[in-house]
Amino acid sequence: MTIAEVSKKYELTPDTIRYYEKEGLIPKVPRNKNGIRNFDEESCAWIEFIKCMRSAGMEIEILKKYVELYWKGADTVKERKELLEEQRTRLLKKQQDINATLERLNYKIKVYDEIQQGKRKHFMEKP
Amino acid sequence: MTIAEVSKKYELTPDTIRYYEKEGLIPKVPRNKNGIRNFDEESCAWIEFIKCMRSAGMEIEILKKYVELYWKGADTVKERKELLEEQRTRLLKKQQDINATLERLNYKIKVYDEIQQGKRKHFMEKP
DNA sequence: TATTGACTTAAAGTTAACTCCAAGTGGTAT
DNA sequence: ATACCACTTGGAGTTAACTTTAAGTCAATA
Repeated sequence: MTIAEVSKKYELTPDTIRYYEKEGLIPKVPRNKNGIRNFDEESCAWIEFIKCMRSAGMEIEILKKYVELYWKGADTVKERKELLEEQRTRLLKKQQDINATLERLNYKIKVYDEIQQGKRKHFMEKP
Repeated sequence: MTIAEVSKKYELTPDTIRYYEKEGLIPKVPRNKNGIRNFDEESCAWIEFIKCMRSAGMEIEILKKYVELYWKGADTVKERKELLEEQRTRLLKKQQDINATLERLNYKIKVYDEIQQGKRKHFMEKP
């Protein structure tokens, strides 16, 4: 698979994919004789994994650390598990923040609805 | 309330609070005769609101837009409601991304647990 | 009176995560 | 053969959201 194909498949720009490789988030992608990347299953699996983690806002540095530990092998299982648990904690916190904000947005939208329908006075609205 | 007190209350640095004011996320804070900020209820309410929205990752520019509309008054109710609805949609998407990532993290952590307990071979693990 | 400490400002600096650019290579279509 | 196109690189540029810095004001304390 060429970088253009992978780019389309995962909706990441070629630049972003090359950046991920340069940063070590993806193992070195195989090349043809002209030095052009030829993505295999493993490369794609990593891209998909990184994309998922990034979509939740996990930091590049953390992912780099995880990938580094992964390549060190069996000795790092404990450390990797701890890293993932820490990230899970972070995401659970983030989820709560978003939930709280969503509730607030829902309330405000409801209030605006009532104002629009004349059920409520505009000047009674607060930040 | 001084900026130091507000800073402690909302766990935002004084610099961040001044930055928010400069950017127009908070209405102009009242000052004493020496030009020192004296935060009133309204200022605090705005800070609290902005903090909540920011904690969910809502952008400064969007919040600036919302605040601007707010000060324009009743004419902008429809536009404000639409803005908030758009942000709600964004947050719902983000929530889904985080949920998907959390599920994946849970699975991986479980796998690492099983490896640690010798129930699973390390080399069978994938990205 | 001198200094301490909390406040003020405008403007420059930082960080993360891309994103773009310029210059170059090689395979293919006209 | 020549032009085109997708790819390559290192490195510079961008953006958001702060964060730091330098220089200054004022009230209270030693």
